[in-house]
Amino acid sequence: MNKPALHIATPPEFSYLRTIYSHGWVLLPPFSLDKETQKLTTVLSFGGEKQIPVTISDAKKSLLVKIHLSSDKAHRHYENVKAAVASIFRLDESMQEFYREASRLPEFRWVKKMGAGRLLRSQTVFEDIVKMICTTNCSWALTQIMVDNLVKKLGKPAGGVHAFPSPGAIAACSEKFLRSEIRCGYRAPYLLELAGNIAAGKLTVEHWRTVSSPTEDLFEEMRSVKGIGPYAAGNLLKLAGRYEHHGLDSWCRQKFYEIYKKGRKVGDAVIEKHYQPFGKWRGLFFWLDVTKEWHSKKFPFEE
DNA sequence: GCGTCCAGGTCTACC
DNA sequence: GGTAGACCTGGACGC
Repeated sequence: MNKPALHIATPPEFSYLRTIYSHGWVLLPPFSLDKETQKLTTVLSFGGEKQIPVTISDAKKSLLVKIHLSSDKAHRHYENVKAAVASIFRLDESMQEFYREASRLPEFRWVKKMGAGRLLRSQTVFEDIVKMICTTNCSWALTQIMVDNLVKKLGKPAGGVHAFPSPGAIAACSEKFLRSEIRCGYRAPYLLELAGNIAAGKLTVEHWRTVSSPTEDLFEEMRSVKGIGPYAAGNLLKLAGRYEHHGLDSWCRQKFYEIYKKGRKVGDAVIEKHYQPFGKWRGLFFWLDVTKEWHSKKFPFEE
């Protein structure tokens, strides 16, 4: 029997592949990518109670979302599923101004042509924060281990897969469990504090994607969460649609040295000065600059 | 197989 | 405000 499905219209210059391959999130559960068909499966979670697996694919000018529920149950969730998928793919975010800017610059004309620039994000800000903390001070392999463990051991099962754990599920763990079973090491108290404060209603983060306060204020608000430093806050800002910070890490720095300095190391201020002319889009131009080679590969995360 | 060293952001204590 | 050291893990490397 065919699964219930819905179509979600995509904006002009939207590229499904360039969005899912915009950075490493697609490799972290609950996302699961079929590299042959390029279909993306994830588990959407609503109110911590309802978990719905969905499979998303490119349908030209729209996304096709198959819902892994029976038809009579699925139709009750259409609006929630639409909103969640639109948020994950940034469908409501206009990139027109960015593309106009990119088209003015010969070295960035490829950006509009390829539909690059939309950065994939998680269903919730909470999930993005946890994943971002799990990328700090470790290899990508360890990030994958930590997030795999979080989802498999703490996420609610749904149709043979698991959702991302709720703040309450993480807050209910002991620090020892997070260290020994999730393998998140010294990050354990940061995750506990974050999840505990959100679960207790002492901290709200979901408004970060929509709040209109100045970027520097939001940056400081992000930095006030333990475990979020300049790198993590800079990249969380990008996932909130603000691109004034670079979110520098060792990989990005190395890429910049190779592209512009023949491999010679320079200070962060030099990198920031280089992108200063790009105004409020500087962090996005920087990211696209250092990941340019990804966009010519079928599957960019393999050497 | 075992031990040692290193890379990777953030926090805290100290100057 | 700037800096040094600690945090913890997986992987690379040497023996």
